[in-house]
Amino acid sequence: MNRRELPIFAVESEIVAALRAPDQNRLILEAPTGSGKSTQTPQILLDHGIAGNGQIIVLQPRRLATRLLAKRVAEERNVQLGQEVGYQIRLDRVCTNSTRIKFVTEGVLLRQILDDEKLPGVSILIFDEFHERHLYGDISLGRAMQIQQTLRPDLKIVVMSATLDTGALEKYLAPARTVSSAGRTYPVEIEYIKKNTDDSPWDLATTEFERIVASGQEGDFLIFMPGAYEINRTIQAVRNSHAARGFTIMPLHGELPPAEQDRAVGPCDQRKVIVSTNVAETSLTIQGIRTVIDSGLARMARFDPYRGINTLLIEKISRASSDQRAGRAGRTAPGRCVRLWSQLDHERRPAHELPEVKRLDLSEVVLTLKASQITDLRAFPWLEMPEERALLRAETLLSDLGALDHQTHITPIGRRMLSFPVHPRYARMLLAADKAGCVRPIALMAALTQGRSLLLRSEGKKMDEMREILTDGESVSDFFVLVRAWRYADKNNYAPDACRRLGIHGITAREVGRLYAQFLDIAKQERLDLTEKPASEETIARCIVQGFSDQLAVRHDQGTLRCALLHNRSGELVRDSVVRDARMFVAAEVREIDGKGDQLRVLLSLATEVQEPWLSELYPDDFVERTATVFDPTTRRIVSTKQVLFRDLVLRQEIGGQPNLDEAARLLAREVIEGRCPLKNWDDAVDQWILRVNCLRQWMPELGLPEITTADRHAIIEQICHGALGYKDIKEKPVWDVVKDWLSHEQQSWVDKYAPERYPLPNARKAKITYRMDGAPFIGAKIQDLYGVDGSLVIASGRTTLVINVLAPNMRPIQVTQNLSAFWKDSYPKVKQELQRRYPRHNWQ
DNA sequence: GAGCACTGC
Repeated sequence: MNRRELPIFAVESEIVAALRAPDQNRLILEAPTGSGKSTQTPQILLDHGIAGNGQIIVLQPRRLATRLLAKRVAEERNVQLGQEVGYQIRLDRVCTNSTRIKFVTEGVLLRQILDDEKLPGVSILIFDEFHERHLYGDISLGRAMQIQQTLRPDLKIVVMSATLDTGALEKYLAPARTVSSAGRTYPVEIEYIKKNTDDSPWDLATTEFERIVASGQEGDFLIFMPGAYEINRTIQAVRNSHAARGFTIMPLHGELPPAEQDRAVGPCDQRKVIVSTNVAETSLTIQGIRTVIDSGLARMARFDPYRGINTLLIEKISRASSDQRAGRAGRTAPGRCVRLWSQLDHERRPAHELPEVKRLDLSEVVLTLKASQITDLRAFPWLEMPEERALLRAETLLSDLGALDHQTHITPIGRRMLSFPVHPRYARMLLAADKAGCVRPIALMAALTQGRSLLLRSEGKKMDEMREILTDGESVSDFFVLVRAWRYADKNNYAPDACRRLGIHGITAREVGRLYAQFLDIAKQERLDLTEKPASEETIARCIVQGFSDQLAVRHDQGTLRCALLHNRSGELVRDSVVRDARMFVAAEVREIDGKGDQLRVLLSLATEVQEPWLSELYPDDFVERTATVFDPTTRRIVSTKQVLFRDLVLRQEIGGQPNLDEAARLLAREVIEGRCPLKNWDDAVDQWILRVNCLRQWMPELGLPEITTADRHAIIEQICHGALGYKDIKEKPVWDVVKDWLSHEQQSWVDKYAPERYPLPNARKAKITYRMDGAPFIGAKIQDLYGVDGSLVIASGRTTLVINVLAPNMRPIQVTQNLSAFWKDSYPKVKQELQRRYPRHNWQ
């Protein structure tokens, strides 16, 4: 096909006109997949002389796309890659000074801006796939805007986006022109399931797969699932289906060995069912897909700035993301997409995913901005302002690492840290390693934590054997397991077979090697001490501590993997950690995931054992000693302890001395309130009593009853607990006296009179009244008990009418009413006719 | 279910 037939050329003159004049320097280009925007826009600008003599930089979110686009454009222009058209990604630079169109990844541009913010030689910056809203893309655009407004008014900025929602962007970039182009894809017919169900996504997907196969649909299937576990369940379920005959069913996710990924993406003799994670949403294109079945779920990374914990939880995807997934069915021919959620659910989902700037740990970009004299982060032109809490969290961490002064200005250490393209924690470890004489091993460890996990984890038994080999001998850190694995891979030249045998991801190992070399290069430039000398595991472990002292964990109960973390957090150590016998360690990874059922689990991994003396040497001012009264959960008793704390984490404690009784009551009350130590005598009647008081207070304000708030309730429980030193002392303790004492005797008599526990009925039965916070109190009464009652039942001097649940002899509700007259007149005759037949032995009047 | 989506310097 002639490239000039691509849809983007329909707007060629508009693009050129938008940027032609010297004072027109911002363009938003809205063009969907298949429009040719990524390959053609830079060429259009170059060929019309918009770039003058300067360079056009095209920003891409992914390395693979960066390389392939550059190659494509070079071919189209008949030039050698690296001359007129080139690219640069991490560790791979194919361009020269004469390169006019340069494709780069987001991190490369951010580094380039950091090196020289005047961006010499660059005339146009094109931000491609900007709707993905990656962190570095957002920051680079903000910096580019600042630079254009100050140093480089001639710099032209083009933002390309595939989605129609450009409103916020237009405002941000104003004054800017917006140009829209059509795409070239086939229509995809979208179906929803009727109603959300509790069925598992794999069962739902299998049912829909069977239905669509039965309808005679042609072509291959792509099923989206949130992760490897769900993918495996889906594959099992589909394989067991009769409809799977003639299909090859394959998983696709990032952790799969490359050969298996290629197999899923490549051609196949049979029809295919590919069950995939989000890799297939943006990063990979698969030919021949005609049907998409979408679970509507994805594992989403977020950083919780309140706890300083990374979470990876299964969430519903946005509408934009589900459209992107559906689009995968329309690349080669018209397709269809089944969404495993209801249309109602769909309408309630957010339009877009939250951008990364609102979701991720900001410490690295904050340090980058501080290095560019942006001391006031709140004044930076954010497209979307991050949460204040996330900024504060980043500033605090950077201060703790010594990179910021008073949380504001970058320090010389901070500047040196920034020369290493890693998270500031690892950069700080490298500087610590310089002093300790172990830069090489720490650089390797930093390299090992970037990107994909080095060790494959999905092969069960084989994994255990592999671990045995890798964890051979004493070790104080899980980092050393990774180091051993990498050294093995390196020694074997990353040979795939050798790597696979030990469960090592060969490609990742090779990548780690390149990163390691890069870090050593930088270390050399920064004049770090690189002399090869033997460093003990302890020396290295001390450096690791300096990157993660805020993630110190202590195990008070050696029998479990549960740990207390600094800053009132808790978690569990992963079970294959080599430090599983250690009492104290730092975790380089703290991650919250979905556990069984609805439970969340905080997993601590990549742990390094810590000795208390190291902490006293490194952080002498962070130790506190105090005596405290605490609740011991194993004996359920209150004890007095002498504690030693590191910051706010109790490292050890000794029992002894007299507990403080007020403190004891407070602690016991907390156990009661949180349900761990229930009071036998605190039953429903007590809760009803409190509700009766609170309700009556509203109905008859003239009585001047006090409100019993949640805080009062806690105070009552605390009072019950007073004087006790253990659960044994309070378990059977009477509670009524204390509860009732909250009111005077007179007030108590009002409550009994106006908000009684029971309501007397004509046949001498007393119906129990149930009070509630939101709505009128109600009783339940059988028809027979209501004979002789007409109209309404009232309490509180007639201010409140009871709701009556009229019950059949089998206690099933027949009617809910506040007025029996209507019931007797309208409904009763019919009800009676029916019930009398079923319950002839009852009295019917 | 034993423990985890995807990128990027």
